[in-house]
Amino acid sequence: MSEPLVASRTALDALLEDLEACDGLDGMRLVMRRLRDHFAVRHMAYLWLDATGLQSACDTYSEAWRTRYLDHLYLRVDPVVTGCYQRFRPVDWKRLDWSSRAARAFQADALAHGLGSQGFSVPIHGPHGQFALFSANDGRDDDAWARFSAAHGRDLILLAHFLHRKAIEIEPERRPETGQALSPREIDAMTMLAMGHSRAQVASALSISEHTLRVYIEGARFKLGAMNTTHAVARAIGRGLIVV
Amino acid sequence: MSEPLVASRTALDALLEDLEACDGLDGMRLVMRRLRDHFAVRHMAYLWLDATGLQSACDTYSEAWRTRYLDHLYLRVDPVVTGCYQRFRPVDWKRLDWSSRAARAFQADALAHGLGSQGFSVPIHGPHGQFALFSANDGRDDDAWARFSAAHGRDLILLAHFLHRKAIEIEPERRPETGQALSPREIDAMTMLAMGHSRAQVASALSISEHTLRVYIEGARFKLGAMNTTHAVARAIGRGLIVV
DNA sequence: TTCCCCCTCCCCAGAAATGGCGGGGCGCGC
DNA sequence: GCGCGCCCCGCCATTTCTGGGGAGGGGGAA
Repeated sequence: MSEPLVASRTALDALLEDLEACDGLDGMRLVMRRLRDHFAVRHMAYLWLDATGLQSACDTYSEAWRTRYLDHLYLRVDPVVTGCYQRFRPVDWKRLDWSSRAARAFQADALAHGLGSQGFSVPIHGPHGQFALFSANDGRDDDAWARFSAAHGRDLILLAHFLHRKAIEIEPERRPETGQALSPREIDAMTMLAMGHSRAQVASALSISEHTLRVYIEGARFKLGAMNTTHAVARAIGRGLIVV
Repeated sequence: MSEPLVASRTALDALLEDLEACDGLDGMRLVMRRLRDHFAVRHMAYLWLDATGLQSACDTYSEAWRTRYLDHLYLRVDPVVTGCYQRFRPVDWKRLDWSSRAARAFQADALAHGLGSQGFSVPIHGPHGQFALFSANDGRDDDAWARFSAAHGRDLILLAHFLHRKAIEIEPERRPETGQALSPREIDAMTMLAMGHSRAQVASALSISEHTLRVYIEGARFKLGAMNTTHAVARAIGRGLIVV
């Protein structure tokens, strides 16, 4: 069989240790090239996404494809991105929805820029809705690709975890800000507001006057440095003070 | 040395395959006990959390501790839960914040119910703000526990991934969070509202009339099944549709 | 082409949230 | 004892949001 054998425990260990020890984005890029060679695929990519777009990236794609991807806003089109966003399990690109016209145009463009038709992507979800993707890409046929996925799927999951860990370490401004803790009643209030209840409903559910409830809401707003109730709830969720 | 050796690739494989093949929550519980025996620790637990509390659980704790945990609302107190919620990396329980009075009382109660003082937890984040925890607990001393973590940390990460995958499969009613996507303008609106701006501010920032903005907010409210703006923002964050 | 969704704009009136003022009691730590 | 944070309650006026109508242009998908 022409595919590499199942990675030995020590080979994977060595890669993970290099990844943990490497320095900055440049170090990650170096490791990424080593990963590509180790797994003998055409491309490997780690992309950290964001509401505003690409937050940080580390891949073996050509510069031409990278700029084209950004210029054409392919982030909003690429079925790999849109498909993985709501998914937990890793996925083979064949199983995604390529039916829309934009997706097919994107696919043709990708092939024209040196990508292979096969792909395997691991979604990475973090706290505060963080989302990243780790993908392997190659041109081999369906059977060979299925064997590749079966052999290396678990290694890729582990690598995805450590890649994102490294990316978080590199972007310290993304780390959660420590805030003042809310009182139990304030947490109750924020939680019920986040569930969609009005102040009157929350007050009656907590068996307190609506004015008392206001005191809690204002207290939480102040502690969270929020402009209004919606802002306070958003911050409370974002800081993990309440769970939705 | 008294700790088990690094799990061989095939032993871990066997456990993962059993996990993938097992059936329902009972099957998971069986696998959990096998994991406990395999790693030779006192307890192992997988907890899937939720706004309303515990969504599904699978652990080797005593029934007494389980009910006590729920009755005393320890979910809101347990530093393992609150600490892991904002975290991506696995964490040793010693590194969490046990300084509050409630946390110390909780710790004493846990020890009294047969838990060991050492623990290692892997946070699991999924799409739509899903959050779960996979923990190992034991009573050995600091050095032995450090060796355990170093030897098995990666296996536990992989196991956490597959446990959550199984849990998602078992709870299909969790998925029909009919992930209706928001339009770009709706995302803009929700994002800016979550940042604390008033409708007037958002409208002027987006250079649209306040009435148009209202259409977006109402559209988002409808798609998210939300009662009001605050609810809609909370859901949008919870489902990972916007980033805070 | 037709349909559907997205984007944009407008009016009105009622409901809800906010800002500011006041009051009281309980338990904890310095 | 004193201060502080937490818990609870009242009334005022103002701002903001919400719910019901209405309109038109544009672009992608079947």
